[in-house]
Amino acid sequence: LAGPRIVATDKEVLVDAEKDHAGYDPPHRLQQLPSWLASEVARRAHRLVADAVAEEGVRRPHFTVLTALSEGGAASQMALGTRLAIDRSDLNAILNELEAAGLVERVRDETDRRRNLVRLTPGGVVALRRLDARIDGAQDALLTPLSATERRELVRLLKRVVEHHPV
Amino acid sequence: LAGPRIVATDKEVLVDAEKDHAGYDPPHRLQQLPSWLASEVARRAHRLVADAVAEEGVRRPHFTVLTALSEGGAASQMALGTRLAIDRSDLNAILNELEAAGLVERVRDETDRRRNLVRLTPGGVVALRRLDARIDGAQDALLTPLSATERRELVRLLKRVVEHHPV
DNA sequence: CGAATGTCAGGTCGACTGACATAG
DNA sequence: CCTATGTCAGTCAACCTGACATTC
Repeated sequence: LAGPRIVATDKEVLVDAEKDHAGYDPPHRLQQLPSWLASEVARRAHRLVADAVAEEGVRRPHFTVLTALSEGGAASQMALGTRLAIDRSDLNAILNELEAAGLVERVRDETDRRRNLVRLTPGGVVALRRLDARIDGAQDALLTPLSATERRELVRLLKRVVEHHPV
Repeated sequence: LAGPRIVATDKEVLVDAEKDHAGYDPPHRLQQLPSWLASEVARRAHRLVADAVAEEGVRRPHFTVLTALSEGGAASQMALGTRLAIDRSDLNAILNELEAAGLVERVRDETDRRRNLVRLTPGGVVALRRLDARIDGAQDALLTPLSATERRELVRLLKRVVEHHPV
């Protein structure tokens, strides 16, 4: 009997005896679909980012909210939600957790007593600084295969797509 | 009293009386984060694609599986799962639905009776053709703001990132 | 009064984990 | 005996819907 035949592919050398469990190898059709590629990249990005922020005890949307507060200052929950396209309901849960962790505080807006003004605490500022470092590390890990120019180009193109689709 | 002051921004003209509910306006920090941009694009893509395939009565992963079967021929569930990086458990549920809809069929692999060989039915082939058209429409909607060259470049960059991160 | 805000309950979808029976 | 495969139950995060009390 002839031994298992070795066949060369573009990515690796594999055994062809039974072409089973050949590993991750998505259909070419999908590999050319922007929507599929975006989802796959987002999947990788999510894993990296989630792991990164988990080391500070929060999840991804918490980082998003902290960043918005840091950049835009105190805001009502409604304003925060529309700025970030996060649902009122989810945002409320996120703020509960951030408040319990002492990273933000809610104070009643006396000019409109329906509203809570949400703002960073000093602890929140410190936590965000640590988060920022970890987030930057995750970006690097995600974009390893791209040159600096390619990274800028990717960001430019993605930003255009995001800006074109309101909410 | 002076009337509400009009102030010009880079995207629109808005009233500054109360700078509340100014609409979707994510922090600049996030707008430069590749991971955040990828997630936002994936969010848009998911909405468009989910709506598109829903008109044929399926969800996104169903399309993925049908495509893999069409391109790679019949395969065991395990092989399908690893090729697409879909969990065995989830894939099983997807196949149950596809089989109930008559788009795929499972036959016992007699050379290894632990395995099911999954293959497209004629109905599945037809359904996939209709899905393909809708999917292409969704890509167009997603990439409206980009030129043909930019679309190719975006696909190239995303593909590189995906290929670099195994599973 | 109607509209906006925050809050709560619940529901779906996708990603993932662990257990288990059957077959290799 | 140990592993691989398919199946089932259940968790979790993100996203979304609807209802409700308070305040404007």
